[in-house]
Amino acid sequence: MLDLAILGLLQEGDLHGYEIRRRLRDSLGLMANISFGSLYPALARLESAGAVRGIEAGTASPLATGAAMGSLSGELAALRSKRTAIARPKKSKKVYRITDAGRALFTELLAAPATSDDARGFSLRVSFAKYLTPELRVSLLQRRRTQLQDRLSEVCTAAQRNDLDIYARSVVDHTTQGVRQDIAWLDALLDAERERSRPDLTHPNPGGQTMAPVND
Amino acid sequence: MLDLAILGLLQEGDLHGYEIRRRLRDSLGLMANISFGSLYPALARLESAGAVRGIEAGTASPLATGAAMGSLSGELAALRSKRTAIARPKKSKKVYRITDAGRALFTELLAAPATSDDARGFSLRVSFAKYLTPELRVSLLQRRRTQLQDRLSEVCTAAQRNDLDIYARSVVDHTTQGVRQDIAWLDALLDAERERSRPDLTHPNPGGQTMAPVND
DNA sequence: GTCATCATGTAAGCCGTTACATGATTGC
DNA sequence: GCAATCATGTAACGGCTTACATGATGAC
Repeated sequence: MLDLAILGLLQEGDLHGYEIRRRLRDSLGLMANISFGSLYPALARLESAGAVRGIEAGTASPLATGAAMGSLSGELAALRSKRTAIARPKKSKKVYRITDAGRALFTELLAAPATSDDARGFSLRVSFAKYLTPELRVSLLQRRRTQLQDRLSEVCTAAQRNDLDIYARSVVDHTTQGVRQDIAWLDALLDAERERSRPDLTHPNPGGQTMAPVND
Repeated sequence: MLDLAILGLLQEGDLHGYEIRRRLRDSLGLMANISFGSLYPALARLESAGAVRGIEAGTASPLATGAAMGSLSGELAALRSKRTAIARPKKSKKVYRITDAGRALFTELLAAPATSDDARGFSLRVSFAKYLTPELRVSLLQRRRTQLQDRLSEVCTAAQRNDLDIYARSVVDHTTQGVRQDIAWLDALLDAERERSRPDLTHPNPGGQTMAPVND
């Protein structure tokens, strides 16, 4: 799941570890403050699996040979301009770039069936849903909907008990409400997908994103 | 956290492992389907720590010597009536009862500060909040409220970005909404606590939260 | 020069999972 | 007798955490 998040962020530009952590927190909003003890091993794993390549900032690197440098992200370019031609410091930023294999892995992870009651994993997948085909998006949403429906049955069973004290009652009711709202959210997303899949009506939508398929 | 749940259920009567799992699922509503691979080791751990004592159903046991048998739960009694005087079968139900040490541990775990963003742990604690003093209850709720307020700041930061695609946007918005509702829930619980702590006014409040002082 | 912050990493451990192995009870 | 369910356990592993160790950079 962390791998998925990392690869997703790397799809939009090269980043170093510390920055990935920051984005996980306040760009994605999910996974508040992942720990370095998870992050760096994950990056190392992904690198040795060939899904990403790390380049030591400020050195001639396997990634940035000759003219290829031009394609580096603005952030890295800025970094380069600040410390021109310092040769290989012992320890420095290590900027990661996703590879073709990484993109393939990303797609695979993104469409993979979520195991169990994984709310965070699901939200993460939706966050990156623009990279899915409409069909896979719908099936992702529907799979989750089924899970939540099951969960709702469970909590409703619990909610029907009449021997709960006020606190347990309050928890059960609040949980039920939360699950219901999650389902409503999914239904809204599914509706939007359906809307988007039949863009052939004459001016059905004067207000905005008329038939915008997946605008950024 | 599992320990807390087990001890909490055991406070209301003796249970065997399988049954504990069932109750976790559809009595508490939280922790849907905890696995046996967690549950039994946890029970063993608690037993060797002296927090619970397990009695082999259908045998003369350290718990049920002589007249003490009468205090066993209805379930166990029913079991006994079905299989009178079968001596020590190899493998049978093992019913657990909480000890004084266990009750102490329970209270300790229940009031302990929750580490990080632990929604499930918090809900579990609220479920057992009737075992807390009013003061500890309030401090539990307020600690959580502070956490959620911080979380809200984070997701609001993310929500202010305008470069999110419709899916990421939807996730962030839904997350924000969820956190807000959790906070509202806590406020309702805190109001109820305050209400309960001054039961000496003559009908002061026909409508509801009249002068609720802790609103945002 | 030193302090805060940025940045990378390792080690130990916790808390849970799946998969597997086994035995007891009940209904047909 | 056999299958389904109830019931207890073990082994291996996964993913994330905290605590620790280290180094680079920039501000003052």
